[in-house]
Amino acid sequence: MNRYTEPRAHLISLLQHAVSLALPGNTGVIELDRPKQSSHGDFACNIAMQLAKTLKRPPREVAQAVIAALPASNLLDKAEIAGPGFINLFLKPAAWQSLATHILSQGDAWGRLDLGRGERIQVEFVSANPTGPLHVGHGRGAAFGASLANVLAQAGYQVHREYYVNDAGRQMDILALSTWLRYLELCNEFVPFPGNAYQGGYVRTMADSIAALHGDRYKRAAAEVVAGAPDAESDAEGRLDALIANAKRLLGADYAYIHGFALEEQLGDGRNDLTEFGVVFDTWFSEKTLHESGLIDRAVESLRHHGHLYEQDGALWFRSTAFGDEKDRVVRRDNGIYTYFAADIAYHLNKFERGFERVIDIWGADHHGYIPRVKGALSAAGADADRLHVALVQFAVLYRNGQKASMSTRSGEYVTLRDLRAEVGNDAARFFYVLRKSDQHLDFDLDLAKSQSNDNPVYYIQYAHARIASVMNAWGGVEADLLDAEVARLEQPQEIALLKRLGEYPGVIAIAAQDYAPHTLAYYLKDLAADLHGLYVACQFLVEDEALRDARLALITATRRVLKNGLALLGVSAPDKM
RNA sequence: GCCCACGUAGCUCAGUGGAUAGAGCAUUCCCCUCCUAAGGGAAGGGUCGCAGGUUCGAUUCCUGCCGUGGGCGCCA
Repeated sequence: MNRYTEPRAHLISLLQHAVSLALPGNTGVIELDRPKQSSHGDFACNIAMQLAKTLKRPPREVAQAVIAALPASNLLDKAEIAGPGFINLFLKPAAWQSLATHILSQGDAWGRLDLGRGERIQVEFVSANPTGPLHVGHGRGAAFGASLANVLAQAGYQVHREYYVNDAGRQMDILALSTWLRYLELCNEFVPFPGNAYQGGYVRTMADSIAALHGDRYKRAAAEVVAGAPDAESDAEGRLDALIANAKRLLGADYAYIHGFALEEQLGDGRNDLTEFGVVFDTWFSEKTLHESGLIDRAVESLRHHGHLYEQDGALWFRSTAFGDEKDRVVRRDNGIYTYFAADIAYHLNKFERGFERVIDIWGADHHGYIPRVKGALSAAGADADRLHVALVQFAVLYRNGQKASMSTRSGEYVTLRDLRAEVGNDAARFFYVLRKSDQHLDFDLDLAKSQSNDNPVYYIQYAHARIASVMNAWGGVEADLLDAEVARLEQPQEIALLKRLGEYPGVIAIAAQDYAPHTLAYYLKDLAADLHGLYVACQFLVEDEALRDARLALITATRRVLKNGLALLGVSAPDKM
């Protein structure tokens, strides 16, 4: 049986032992990094340079003392002093070889960590207003959030995925109004369609459905609809609000039907879209329920109780400047209606009340100015704002033949997530979205995402997986038999390189989880695929020598596992054939 | 004006308090009688925006400046 020992932890314990032996009383933090150059060993340690100052001895001399005190190890080949005082550590091949069968025996457990120790963590993402189809900007938030949630779960957190539904605000009223106006057109009641209402064709589609279902039940005279409204030239937003008020008055209880119909249609559409994209949620949390259940009243009352509210100009203000915000914010308007901010305070307090030890919000980067006031409000209400983490996602800009496609929901001219998925496929879309750090602008090259060539990193990685599947298929044996492979036969440089790469996987998961950086996993998979392709070209797997063959098959099967596992975390498929 | 990011090869971007800063594309050259050439190998290409500071050591941390993008509603 080939027992595997994690090299890094092993070396750290060796070094700690050596330091305490050679330099009693000195307890520096042992750090190991992976040198860029192979001539600098497999790991390098800077402890001698750290301790040299307090010891008042030359770093190289300290390094020599540490090396002399290193205990014997069956993994460590040699340790050298190098440069200003590095200790370069070279491992025996055996340190890596056993990884091949180890990963096979671990199965899906390889790469699963216990960093989170079961901590309950909520990831809230997408949370787009259900006022129209999701666009490519939402797509990035969806891909990032889903991948991050998967990575966190892999790292041992108990993850809860949530979508906050803005079903109570003015934007929803505008959508309901837009739908109704289109419906009135079908009833031959023509109100000039406001330029700042929702223009998209999906609004007409909803109007058609309502007309088909209910005839002219919701018909009202155009003159009544516009009665008393300011003209669009002088006050476009005021006109919109007046039309909404008229709609509510004229329709009475039926307004709720139009509103609810539009909400259900758009929310359902978004849910289907996301599900097809491999993005699923545990909870769809309704903003409306915050109003209805009195949670907002309670949240505001809490702020008042702590003495952080005041009234001015008929509105109720939160003194957020006392918590680092640049100006105070309104929580209840002079018309008595709570602001979105008030609902958000209640929502975040509710998140903590539900027992999440950490809450991650994924917002568009244009909301960054919103962070101080939300954190401030949480602190003001007596909650621990440090448990809220906000990850910002920059917009994605699509490029086709160097041409930009900008987007604006109201004008109805934008590229939808569905369009994007249809054009490049779910795999390419998911992968390209997380190929950049989330808080950086993303230039999404549609032509590249579609190309079936080695330029396309998605295909490159999937091809590595398919190649392995093809070899295993040609072999036709039983995978479990490879557990006893003689891994000591893996001596080629490409084999060792691949083994080392496989050994990095748990560390990559850890970094991706800790830094909220699933892109590191995407880059790792590219590197892993490159190592596999390099080995593929250099070595024949199905060779006469059965012991060698089985060792190599164990190695590539282990690679296949990691590729598949890593791709799954990113929501990308791992095909056996391409 | 204030706040937040970013500035690394011709292009798109990784990366790190350490030793000679990487990948893909693009350019030039080479490798299939063999498990998928959607692959591999080699070469060229850099004052890590500029200037100070902290440090044994800075592309990485801090400050200023320049440049780019975004944010600064009783919208959501």
